Amino acid sequence: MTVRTRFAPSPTGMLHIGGVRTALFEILLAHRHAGQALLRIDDTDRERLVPGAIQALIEDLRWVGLHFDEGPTAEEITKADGPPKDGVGIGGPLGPYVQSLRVDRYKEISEKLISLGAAYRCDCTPERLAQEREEQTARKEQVGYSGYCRDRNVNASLPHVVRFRIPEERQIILDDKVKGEVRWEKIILRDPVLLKTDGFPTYHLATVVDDHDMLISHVLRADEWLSTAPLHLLLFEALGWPAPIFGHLPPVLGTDGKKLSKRHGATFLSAFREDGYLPEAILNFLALIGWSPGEGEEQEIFSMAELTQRFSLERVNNAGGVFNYDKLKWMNGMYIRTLQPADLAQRLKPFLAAAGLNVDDGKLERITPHIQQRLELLPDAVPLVDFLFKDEIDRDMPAMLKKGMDAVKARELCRQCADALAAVQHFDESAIEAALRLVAEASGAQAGPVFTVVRIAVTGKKVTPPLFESIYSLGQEQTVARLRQTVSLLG
RNA sequence: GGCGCUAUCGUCUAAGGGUUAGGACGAAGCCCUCUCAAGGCUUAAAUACGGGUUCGAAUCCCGUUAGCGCUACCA
Repeated sequence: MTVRTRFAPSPTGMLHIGGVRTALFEILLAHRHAGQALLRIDDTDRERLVPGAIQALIEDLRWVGLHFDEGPTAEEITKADGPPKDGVGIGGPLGPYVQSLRVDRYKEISEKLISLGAAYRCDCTPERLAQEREEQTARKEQVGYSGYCRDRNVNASLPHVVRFRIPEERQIILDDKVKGEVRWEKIILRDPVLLKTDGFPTYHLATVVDDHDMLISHVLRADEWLSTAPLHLLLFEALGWPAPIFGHLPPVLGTDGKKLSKRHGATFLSAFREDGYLPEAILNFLALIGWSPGEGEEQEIFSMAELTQRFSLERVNNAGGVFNYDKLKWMNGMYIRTLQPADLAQRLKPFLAAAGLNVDDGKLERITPHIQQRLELLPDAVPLVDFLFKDEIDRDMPAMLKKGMDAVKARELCRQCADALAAVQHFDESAIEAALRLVAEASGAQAGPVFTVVRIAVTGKKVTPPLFESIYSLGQEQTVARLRQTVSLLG
């Protein structure tokens, strides 16, 4: 059997980080078994539809490095949400992959269900339903549709919905690949709506039809769908279609144990991008919420290739997991350290520019290897390198004149260092170090305090990348100028 | 309320009847060191509770408690 999975987000807003994990698992599972993962747009809720959301969804997925084997074509995206920015879609043999473009198919199946006696038309008004619910609540009954229209043979020409006839006394057993066996002795769902008055299907109908039509073998989805799984099973059964294998994924939680939301921090993928997280780190981190390699494995850093090779549904946890921002940051730092310096420099540039810095490629290239182990997030680079890209710097003089260092001594040190550095022939890290150490030694002071003076004189602050490398990156001329400027400042 | 899911350090998790209950993040300390980091070493920190089953339970079963989800013409 070919393993085929699908990620079916709703274009009702930005892509949530929990959704990213679902998408990750879909891709991991499919590719683990040399199958296909597809992207399907679930835009059946016309009221909550957000213009531009499909575009954003696809862009986010692409940025984070989640690539699907089948999905909406550029034409399909255009029809549903306007032309894609880069004009590129995904495509595939079983489209369209946008549900609003498949309404005829849902209509056809719902008619089939009606003729089979498994579904019926219902013209109950929202008011009537509300009243029913009120009465049920008052009588402390189970709330839900009464089944009033079950045998009324509502005329198809009237505005109506189509409801599924939930069979009485049916026991349902779901062999969930994550949760294990789940049983329902009786079904509490009360004749749910399949097709809405506006002609669009509800999730239940659309997902069953599409999963069948698109030859989906494994349905991986959030935990919250578990309660409605019996309906889907019943639907497959009524249609005489084999049901796919299900796996209900545990939720991604906030620190308080509730579903991750804005209150806890960034939740949309785009926010993580803006905060300076690396796609590689995000994916790796997400994989470890709800999944682990097991077998005593202690490795935690996994590439997509490794994850693909190791992933299995059996190792997916069934308890929810808290999204730990601290650990993500740590992991992001780990990934930043493995980047080629040139690559890192490129990723840094947008953030430096956003901070208003006029980036000089040569300087950035020289300093990058030295800030690499000092970053957790990309924007962390800003305060570390901004001294390189400013004409004028503010100096933290109080920090310079601490622990027995007075203005007179500091002034003399700066003067001597300026002279020494100005005299250096081959201006590189080791020559700079030699020159500065010589000055420090001659002054009779400890090297540390001397370097602090120079550090602040040249960069303005007490925390910087390593001194000699910072000076080398800045260049001889500017360094000497800044030292002399400090001399006059102290005079 | 009903139905369902879940329960190991603060957090992510390992250990699928027999371990001093392991690792990672975070925290603390030490080493290294021109600041800050990175790195190395070390420490504190957990089987929700109660019953069974068993020679033996974190692990299997039942119950309790707690948390979460669903209970829409939303997904």
